[in-house]
Amino acid sequence: MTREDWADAALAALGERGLAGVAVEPLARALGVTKGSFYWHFKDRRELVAAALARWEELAVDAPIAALAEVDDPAERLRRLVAIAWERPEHLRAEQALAAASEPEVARAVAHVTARRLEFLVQAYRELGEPPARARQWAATAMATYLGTGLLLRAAPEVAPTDAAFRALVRHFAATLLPASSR
Amino acid sequence: MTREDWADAALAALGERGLAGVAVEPLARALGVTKGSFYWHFKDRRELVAAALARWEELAVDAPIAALAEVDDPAERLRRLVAIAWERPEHLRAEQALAAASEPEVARAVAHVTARRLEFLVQAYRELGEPPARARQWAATAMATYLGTGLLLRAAPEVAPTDAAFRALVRHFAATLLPASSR
DNA sequence: TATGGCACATACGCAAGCGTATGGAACATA
DNA sequence: TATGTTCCATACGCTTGCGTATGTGCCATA
Repeated sequence: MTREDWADAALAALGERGLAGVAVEPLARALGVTKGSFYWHFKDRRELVAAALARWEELAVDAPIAALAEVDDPAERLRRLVAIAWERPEHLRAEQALAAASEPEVARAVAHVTARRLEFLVQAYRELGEPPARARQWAATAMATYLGTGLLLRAAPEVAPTDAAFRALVRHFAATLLPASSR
Repeated sequence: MTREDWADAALAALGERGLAGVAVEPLARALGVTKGSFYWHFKDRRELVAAALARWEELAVDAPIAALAEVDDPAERLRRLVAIAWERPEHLRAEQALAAASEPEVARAVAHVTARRLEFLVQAYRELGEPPARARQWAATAMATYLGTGLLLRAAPEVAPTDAAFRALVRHFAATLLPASSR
């Protein structure tokens, strides 16, 4: 039982039961240990949440940005980003639990992640020739669509009943998220 | 102190502190009364959440649909819907708290509301001449964008620093959410 | 001016989660 | 074989919120 085991379990619980579900004693039961283990690896619950947030930023921001760093064509970069972002729908679940959280520390982490993502998007849209203000609008639209998809799939799974339907929907996203001049 | 006062306070708390913030004793303190008042008007906390959800459906679904019932042109109906939906950003806050909730009863209510909204959207896109599958994709895109805007404004308020910028962003939404053939 | 009900307040027991304090098994080290 | 460290279990007190039971002021009605 390592510190990383706890952080991963916390991130999973976050996606399934929300931030309130990241509770020491229930997690301990699920992992088959007691609180004694937890308080050996962590100072308190805040530290666990912080570790889960750090893990999330790695998986959700650092990895994708690194994977797309060497794609020169901005339109192709955006298309691949769409593909990566919607690749595993289960990853979307932790997203909204975090984005909807009202705890100040979580909000700070979410704001940081969002700022990095928006920066990446604005850069791509600018390379497509969009002026700054419009590039920011396109970036905001893309972010909103992405974040909202997690909420939508939770509320209405029937909008993408099959894998094929989901992929078709993502293609539709990709089409609406590129300026007409760049398709 | 009426039942409606409690339901409104619950809905407000939902937007500010999430579903976990809809707690009887803190609400009572905020309202300047005690639990005695609450348990006079309600059986238990579940009933309060149900009342808040019902209030939400009225404000967020029944009212807009009624207001748009007599707009014959579907493109104009969608444009007005965008204007109404993003009219008061503070209303967006309760949205994602609800949509991200993991409680089954809340999920059911959210699913019901989402289904009604999607039905309304699909109908409009079909009237625009889109075939069924594409109409559903457009509807899903519009819903995702709407839901995601709440999350985005919370995570990155700087994407719409002024009222003018926010209105410009909403105009951008309206443009991307209409098929090119219907602009 | 008694009397019922209405709309609360007060006081209780209970469960769940947090954090701490301490005990103990297993293993390495000397 | 003693000793120390690691990793976890157990047991405790504390807080917060839920739901219930009961007390109480007030107002209408007769």
